[in-house]
Amino acid sequence: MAHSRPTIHDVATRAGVSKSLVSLALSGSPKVSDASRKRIVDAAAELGYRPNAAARSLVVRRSHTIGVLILDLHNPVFAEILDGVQTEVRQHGFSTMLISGGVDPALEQAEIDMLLQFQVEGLILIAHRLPAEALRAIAAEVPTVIVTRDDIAAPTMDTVSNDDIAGARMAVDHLVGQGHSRIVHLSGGDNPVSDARAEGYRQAMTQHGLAAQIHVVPGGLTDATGYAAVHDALALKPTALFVANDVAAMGAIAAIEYANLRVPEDISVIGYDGISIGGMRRVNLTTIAQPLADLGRLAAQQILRRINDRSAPAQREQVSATLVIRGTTGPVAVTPT
Amino acid sequence: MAHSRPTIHDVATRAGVSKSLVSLALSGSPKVSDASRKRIVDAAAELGYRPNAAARSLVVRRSHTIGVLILDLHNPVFAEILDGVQTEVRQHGFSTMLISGGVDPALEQAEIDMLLQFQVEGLILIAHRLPAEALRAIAAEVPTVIVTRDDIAAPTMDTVSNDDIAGARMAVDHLVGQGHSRIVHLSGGDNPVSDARAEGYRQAMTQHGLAAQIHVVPGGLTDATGYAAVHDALALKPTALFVANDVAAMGAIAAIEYANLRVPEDISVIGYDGISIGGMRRVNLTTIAQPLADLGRLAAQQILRRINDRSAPAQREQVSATLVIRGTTGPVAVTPT
DNA sequence: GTGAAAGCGCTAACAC
DNA sequence: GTGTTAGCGCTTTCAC
Repeated sequence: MAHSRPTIHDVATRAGVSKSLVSLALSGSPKVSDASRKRIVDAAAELGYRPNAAARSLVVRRSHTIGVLILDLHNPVFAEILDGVQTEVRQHGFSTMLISGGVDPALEQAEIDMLLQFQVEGLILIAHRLPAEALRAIAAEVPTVIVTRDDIAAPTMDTVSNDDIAGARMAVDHLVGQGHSRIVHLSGGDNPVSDARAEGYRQAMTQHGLAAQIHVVPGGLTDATGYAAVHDALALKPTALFVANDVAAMGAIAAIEYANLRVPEDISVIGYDGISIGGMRRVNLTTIAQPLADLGRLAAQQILRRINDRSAPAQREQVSATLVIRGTTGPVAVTPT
Repeated sequence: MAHSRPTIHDVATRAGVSKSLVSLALSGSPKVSDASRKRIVDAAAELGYRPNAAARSLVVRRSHTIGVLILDLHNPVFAEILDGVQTEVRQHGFSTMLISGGVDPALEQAEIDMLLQFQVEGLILIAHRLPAEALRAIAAEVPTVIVTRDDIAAPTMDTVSNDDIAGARMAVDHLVGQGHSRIVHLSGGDNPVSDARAEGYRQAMTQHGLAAQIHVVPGGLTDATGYAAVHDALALKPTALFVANDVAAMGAIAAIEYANLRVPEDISVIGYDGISIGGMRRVNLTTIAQPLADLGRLAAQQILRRINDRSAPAQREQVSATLVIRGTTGPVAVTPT
């Protein structure tokens, strides 16, 4: 096998036709005789010809590819959203190019630059960490949809998210309904989604006349940060914890049990997201479940729409979460710990 | 903002120089006067110029991109391997393009085709499902390294994997050491990795004189399949279960507890992989841990090496797993269930 | 230092 | 139906 791949030119000479005919034949044009078509297809197969997408996209000015940024591949919530994206996008003949910023926000920008250089036709950002100006600059250049966040607006940028304030309120309502009043919130740190969930917590607490009980303990969105934050939370002697997301909630439960307290007998814990692993019996996490695949599907639909009409009005779609009661929450104990 | 992006030509006219000089300046060539360089850089910035990677890769015949196939984004084991890949690859100025076949093996081939059309310089396949011929065809075309599997060999294809037979034997040894003899294996289904783990189980059982106790219950590599397989396993009245991977083990534990049996008091369970979530107290899974990030790092090193020397001899690297004893295994009960 | 010209692999008019 | 031509955006000799 030669060092360089066969080109359309090689196929043409082998089939004894011109380059353009090969191009036509391979793209299934009806204006190619059956005889030629067969010779061309055969020649291509024998040579192991594979079209060069770079060359193609250069001339047609389309890549049929959309770029997807995922904040953290380790959090299953993103894989589940991505499922929805992929399914929808493929049905429309598009492929996805995935990147993940990892821990470093600067990398996030660099990776997006790479996607743009590769001429992706659209960008789906799942829980990014970009500043508003950077985001607007990107959205001005390429159709962009933001998933899970909706704090930044731009004329050509769509969003699909969950109403985090409402979701957080549902969590508190559930806990209060179980008789809890010493409800502490383990926050997800300094980001818009976590801010909204903390805000919902405050609103609901206030509404239930528990304003004096409001305690937000700073934490994060990973299992390790959830685990670590429990120490400060327990100092407040809560009977229930509302944790910013499921993964952190699992970490929190680990720490609670490590402190020889039982969930839910001593402390109830509710998470947020609805990751599938939370449904497994050993975890059995009560949570506010977002329709994850729907989130992805909607994002894909929005990007496809905007690719077809770049000047479409900005769309800000919201999906609603539902309370899923499982085994980590229960009625408050008669004698508090 | 015009509908089409600024090109190098636009930058050139704006800076009052030729295209070639722009190209030189932007690539940091020393043979450009400081005055010109500044004018060019400014013009590029004002225009929001972004190089077109398609055009560039067309002429330099390099994409500086390597493609990565991940079998299943939901299994955290792959995210952890990917971490290692990304870290290493970035240090060498390469980017990654991620794809995931999802449930359908045919999609896997299609996605790889896309990657190749985009002229990736190498392919890292993390737990693929491709037939041997397809794999050899791919490896003949582009530098390829296979992670976690090493059942297929080809002259220009490298592999990095864990010795699954040895790992499985360690699992059985541990269980036997705890006094177990009725050890059932929940297999991961019909794939080479699972086959190797089952084989290790058989070897170790035989070696411990427990050949008569060998029972392999067909399962899969997801939590749901692990859960489902438990029914058949329990019919065999085991005191211990060796499950093909951690995720399935978590599913299995869920099912065991659902059947009102305790882990590890009634049944010990050991998994395989060493995903980080398994270390969380509530899960606390005893397992055979692979050095996941190392696996990724080594794969990246191999692909980089082969990109620089396509005819390098095939390398088949093995990393070794370690037994991590946590809370889901324990001594066999005096009176069997 | 700088510009002109050629060409990477491909598609899309436009002739014939 | 088929071939010729031009050109997508870029890099890279090669003159000057």
